[in-house]
Amino acid sequence: MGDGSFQFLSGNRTYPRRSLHGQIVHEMGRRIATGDIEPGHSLPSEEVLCAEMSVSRTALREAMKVLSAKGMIESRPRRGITVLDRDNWNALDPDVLSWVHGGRPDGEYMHKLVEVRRIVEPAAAELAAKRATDAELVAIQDCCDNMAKGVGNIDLYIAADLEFHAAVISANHNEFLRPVANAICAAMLSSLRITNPTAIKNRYSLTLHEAINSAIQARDPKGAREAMLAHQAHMSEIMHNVFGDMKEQE
Amino acid sequence: MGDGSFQFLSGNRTYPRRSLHGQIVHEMGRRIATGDIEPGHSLPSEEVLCAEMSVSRTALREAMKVLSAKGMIESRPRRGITVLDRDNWNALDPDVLSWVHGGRPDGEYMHKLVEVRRIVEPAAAELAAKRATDAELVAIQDCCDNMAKGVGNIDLYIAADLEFHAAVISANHNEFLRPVANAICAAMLSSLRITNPTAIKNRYSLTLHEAINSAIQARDPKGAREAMLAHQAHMSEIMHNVFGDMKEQE
DNA sequence: ATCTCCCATATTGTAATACAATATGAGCAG
DNA sequence: CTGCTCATATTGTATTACAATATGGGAGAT
Repeated sequence: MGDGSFQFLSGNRTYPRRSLHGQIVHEMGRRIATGDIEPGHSLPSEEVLCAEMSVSRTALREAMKVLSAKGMIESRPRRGITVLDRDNWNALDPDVLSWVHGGRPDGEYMHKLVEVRRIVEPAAAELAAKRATDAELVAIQDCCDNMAKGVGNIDLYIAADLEFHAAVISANHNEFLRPVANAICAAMLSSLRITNPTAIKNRYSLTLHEAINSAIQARDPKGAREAMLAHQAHMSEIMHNVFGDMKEQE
Repeated sequence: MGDGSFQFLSGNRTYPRRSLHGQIVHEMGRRIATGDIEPGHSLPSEEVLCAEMSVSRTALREAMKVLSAKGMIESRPRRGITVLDRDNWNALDPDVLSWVHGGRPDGEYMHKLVEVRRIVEPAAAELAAKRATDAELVAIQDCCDNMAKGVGNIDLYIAADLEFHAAVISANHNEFLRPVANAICAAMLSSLRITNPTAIKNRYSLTLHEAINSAIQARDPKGAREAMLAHQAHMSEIMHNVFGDMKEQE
């Protein structure tokens, strides 16, 4: 432990790019997610796609099976490959998440993300204070320490930040919550690069994380919840400054 | 609308079984999920698997790609196919969910499910009261009506119940929340067949749903939250009676 | 003219084979 | 004992052939 090995981020596994069909998966996934092909519409036939990309049907089909497994397409004989409605997409899949929100997080996107975090994370902090094992307490502490160490190194700081939040939710021992945490982290990754340069300056962010950590270490559920709420309030403020009005639809 | 067409359940799409590789997907997925092969352990080589199942490598490999896309296995040259740690599994994927919790929901499982619902649904009800479009209000109302109609028909009742909860979360217009709702519904399906025969008798369940609906229709966020909390308290009570002590780790 | 049914056909699904790429672990050199 | 090389087993890709399936048009009946 404490080696910065990113143990909790392991859940954010994305489909490997090393193989040819893996590259096709990411390329086509991105195209579909960006709206290049509208839901309900059909893709070219396998034969045409193979020709366009200069790959064999084997590689192409294996790639399509991956996208199909994520609920983005459906392939039927004679009908061809059709893009499914976004409701069917496995939206918390790390790959889908990265394709849909690849690059440019806008205000609306950030607002929705914050909304989910506000719902889930206070409860998660509370549960973590109740249930974390000794090993998990150590892991959470380590993340906090790494954040402190990483004040000068933005990448290290972000990684530790992500791990901290993932570790807290992971300590809930609830398999239904974990994927949500993974998704939050994956989505945070793109946003932190924008907001953290601001957060890292005043060091207040670090203090807030340490407050959460302290409460959890002391097994103080209410305190953990309160500290998490304070942290989120601070995050919201920063985001408000960075992204401007996020159209709170109250 | 109001035709009981299950529009909100569409997100619970599972991988089609009609093809040969589709059948392999579900067979192997089930085997892995039930712990037939331990995480970290290797599957037999493709050649052996093909022989065992009497299928071509083509079909087998396409099936493996699907499981790989869901984060359950990883396949590397020379190393073979290894089962990944459960942390990597896409736990909110409808297929994974059905394989992991196929059939026998135990007390611990139900407890975790209730826990997530307690965290997410009150907030969801509140947001739905704020943001639901007119069409969504109608849809929620329809679900409620269908439940009332289905008092004598357990299947219709369950379907309407599921749709109601899905519709409420769907009305939040938050893409990060929707998959959670889908998962909750998929998981609820197995549990409702056990608990609903109890719930349907006293009709109190129906009254509680109608209270949530009324608050949302009246665009009363606080009321919606309170009504949802009351509903969940009732559900917890029923489950407690059905499953016995669920080891609340307070 | 309209409808029904059947069939030709285009497209995906499965099979079989061959070879390329890759990581493993044994064997050898130091 | 250590580090390197290389044969080898296993997955990855390509190619070809054929089977299964749904579409849409055309023949035939009403």
